Amino acid sequence: MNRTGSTKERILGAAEALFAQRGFDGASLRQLTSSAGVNLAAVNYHFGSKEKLVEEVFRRRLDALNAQRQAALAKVTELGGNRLEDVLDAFIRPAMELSDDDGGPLFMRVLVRAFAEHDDTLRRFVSENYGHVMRQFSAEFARLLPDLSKEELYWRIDIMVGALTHAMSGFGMMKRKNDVSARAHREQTIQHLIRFAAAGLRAGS
Amino acid sequence: MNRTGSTKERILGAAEALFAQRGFDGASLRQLTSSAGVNLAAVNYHFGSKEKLVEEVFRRRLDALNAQRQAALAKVTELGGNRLEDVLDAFIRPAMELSDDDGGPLFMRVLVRAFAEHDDTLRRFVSENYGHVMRQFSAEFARLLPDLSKEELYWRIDIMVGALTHAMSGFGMMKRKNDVSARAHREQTIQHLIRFAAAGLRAGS
DNA sequence: CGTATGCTCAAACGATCGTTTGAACGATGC
DNA sequence: GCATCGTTCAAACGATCGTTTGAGCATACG
Repeated sequence: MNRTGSTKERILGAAEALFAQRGFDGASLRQLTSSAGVNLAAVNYHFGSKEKLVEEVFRRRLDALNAQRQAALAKVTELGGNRLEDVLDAFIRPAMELSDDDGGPLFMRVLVRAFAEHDDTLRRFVSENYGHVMRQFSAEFARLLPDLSKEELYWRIDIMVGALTHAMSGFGMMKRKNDVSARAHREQTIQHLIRFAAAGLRAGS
Repeated sequence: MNRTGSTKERILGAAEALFAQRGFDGASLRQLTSSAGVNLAAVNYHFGSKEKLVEEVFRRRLDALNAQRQAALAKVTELGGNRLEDVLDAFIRPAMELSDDDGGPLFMRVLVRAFAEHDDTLRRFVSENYGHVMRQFSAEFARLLPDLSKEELYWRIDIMVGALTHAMSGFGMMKRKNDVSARAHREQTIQHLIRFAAAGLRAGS
């Protein structure tokens, strides 16, 4: 039972953890409020409904993720960076580092579950609110891979995003060994992802 | 309301479609039996419980998938094939072609949802019953990529499986255009996946 | 004919879900 | 002191879930 922070913050924290663990439908408001140490009715009082709570969990993390991705990409391009690996780093690292702060180690898992569950509503939500960031990265990839046709580039980006999503959500088989710190393991994952994705994007050129 | 085949077969067919669309918890037995055109109690009569039905849906498809993967791999290695692309084809094509037969276009989607939902039970089920096939492919990859350390190889296979899983489950953005047949689109997807994965596996060698 | 057997059916069971209600509490401003 | 407002609380509401029940039906066998 978490007893730190305001009622709203406790609910959001418990929701993120429980959604990642049990899914949106699998996590009941009774489990959620119990683990947050708040009354059952608090969710509907503060958020209106369970669905609004889900949206809020997403908005909070995705705003932060996209802001960091944009900042990282800006830093790369401003310095006239021409390395594909640097752009990939700007794309991957912020997502992996969501696993660091307060209680966010599970958000990428929530995201994957969400894409698997909500048939279209969430996809539209993500694409409408954060599509412009993806478009910025796509433009950068196009600049650094001028030999690829537009169609070919989109195929490869699509495949790359799939690889990253899967790895970042922790559904892969590569588990952290006990003699490797969480930070070191994350850095390893990032480097492996960048090398694999860079090679895949460059394939045959 | 489907009215062909036995009650058991109708339930299995409707279950696969509905599980892919709404998830395991999201699909109720009332929706399921209604869409199958059978009585509500038929599920518990023929399968014992909803969970047993889920297992049966998996067993049916995974048995077929792994048999086809093994056969395809055997055909490649018997001919003394040394092309990484051929091994990848043997791994990818059977999974993509699950989308072809009777009502299986959705099974890969079910699989992804399952990995996102069932925290560990299903992962263990898959790994225990079908891990040996994965190990055969891993051995073949190791043979064709002798410069990679064991650790490095496992990282890359893990990332590759993520890319394939994501693409094959149809969660990617690349949608089939209207002027492309389903068969041609699937072949395109296979070729793009093979090229990307081969390059990623070979990276830096 | 009588009676098992395999299957289907409508109806109900208890449990759990998201949500709503109305009373109680505590701080603030007059 | 008293009213106000934001918040928390226990309790209940109606809906839906997976499962069970027992009667009904057809076919096969003695």
